[in-house]
Amino acid sequence: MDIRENKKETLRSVPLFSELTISQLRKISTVSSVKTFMKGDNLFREGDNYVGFYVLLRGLIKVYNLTQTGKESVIHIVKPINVFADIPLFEGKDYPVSADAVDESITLFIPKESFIDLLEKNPDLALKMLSGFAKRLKALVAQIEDLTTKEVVNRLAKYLLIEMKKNGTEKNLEPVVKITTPKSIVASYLGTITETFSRSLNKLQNEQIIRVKGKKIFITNLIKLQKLAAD
Amino acid sequence: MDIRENKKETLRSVPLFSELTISQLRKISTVSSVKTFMKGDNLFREGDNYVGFYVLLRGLIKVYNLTQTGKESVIHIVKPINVFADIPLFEGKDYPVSADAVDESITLFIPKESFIDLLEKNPDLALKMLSGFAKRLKALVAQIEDLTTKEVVNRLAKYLLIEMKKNGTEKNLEPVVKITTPKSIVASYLGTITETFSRSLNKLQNEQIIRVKGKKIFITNLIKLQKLAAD
DNA sequence: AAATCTATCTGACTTAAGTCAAAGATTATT
DNA sequence: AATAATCTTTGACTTAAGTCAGATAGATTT
Repeated sequence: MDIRENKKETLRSVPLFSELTISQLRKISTVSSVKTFMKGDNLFREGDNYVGFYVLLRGLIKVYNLTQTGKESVIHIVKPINVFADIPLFEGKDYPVSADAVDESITLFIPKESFIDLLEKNPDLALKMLSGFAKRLKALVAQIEDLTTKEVVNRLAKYLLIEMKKNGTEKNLEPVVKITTPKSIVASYLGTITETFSRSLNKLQNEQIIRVKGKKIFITNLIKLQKLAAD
Repeated sequence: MDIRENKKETLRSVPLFSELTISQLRKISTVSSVKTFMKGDNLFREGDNYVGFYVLLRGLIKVYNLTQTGKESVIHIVKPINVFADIPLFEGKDYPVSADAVDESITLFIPKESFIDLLEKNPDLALKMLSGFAKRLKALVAQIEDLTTKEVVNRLAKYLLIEMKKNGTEKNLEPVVKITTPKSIVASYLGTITETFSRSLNKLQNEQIIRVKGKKIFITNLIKLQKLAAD
């Protein structure tokens, strides 16, 4: 199925929009546009004037910001079918972060004004967004707790468990996590650098908790990994 | 003025509720109740069944959670006239964190069900909440960036600047920040421990950037402090 | 005021994790 | 396939910040 020819169905599959009426979907469908990006392309930069948000349909996007010294800190790794850059709809007039395509990506761009219009007329949609924001707030609070109380191996353990659950290999004899970005991106997402990330993988491997084969990480001792993740 | 006798006026002064109609305020007013807490009292604990959220009217509340090992990590220091514990309205059925009164505190408690009712009928209120959530999301993202890229002195510098702005001594010859909680709470909020916090204050003092008099911190070199905060 | 409790500070030590530099691996390009 | 470019790992070193223990200082209670 070509995304461009089936926008309404695609929109319906985005959790945020799943409960809209046909006419509401049509409205979004008419104002939104498909934008595709090549690997490495920039979608927007911190400080750019805010014009709207995106739904990632295919590919992979990193959302990050740069420190004074040019160091990059990855905030999310966006996977299909998630929404991103929606926060400035309500707060601020510029993008507060930057976003690049890590792989070739297909997005749906939804302009600010038309979406706000829709939102004002649909309390349901607003409630849906509220619960989406609430989820993210909770996740960020948890991330802050992790950053301040856990060490890199523990955060790595937790990350592996989450990714394992997402890909459904949880019940395999040997669950796998496949890293689909450069390892440096995952490292930054975990709040560390590639060297430390690499050493942490080694450590877990030496303790026979995981088995690393390039970008595939096999979980050989789930129990121990869970213990590490719990602290 | 006694808060108990003037609930509607008080509600009106809460940013979240500032644009509600009289009848909406009356509704909240009838379902909400004033709850007071002594210093050290617990409001709710992580895992408690979620029943509603609070508006802090007077006093000081710390929102925190405990790690496996019993270490406490402060997430917010809530000051009047802020709302807290509103996230689980939309996500989860339990309180995800704990809250204690740091000082004697007066709160308004708003039960979940009646508020959700109100929200469903008032897109305006939902939008207001959305922008509140958006603000907090932005702040949390910034906090994560700080935690991963900055050192404690830099985070401390930033904290001092923010507090200075809040209390309006910005334009004084020597701006002041008064710490109103035990220093351990500020330390935890900055993602560190008391010892490191103390040493960081010392460091800034030795560099003649601040002057510490017990719980009062005088800013003697604003320019340098700003430079530190910026990285 | 003395006694007790709590908060804060200081010193000595340890350690997780960062920096810098260089060597191996992958992946992409000619 | 060979070259170039990028990504990943490893080693040696440094350092920010944590731990533990003890000393001061402030509050609070008797």
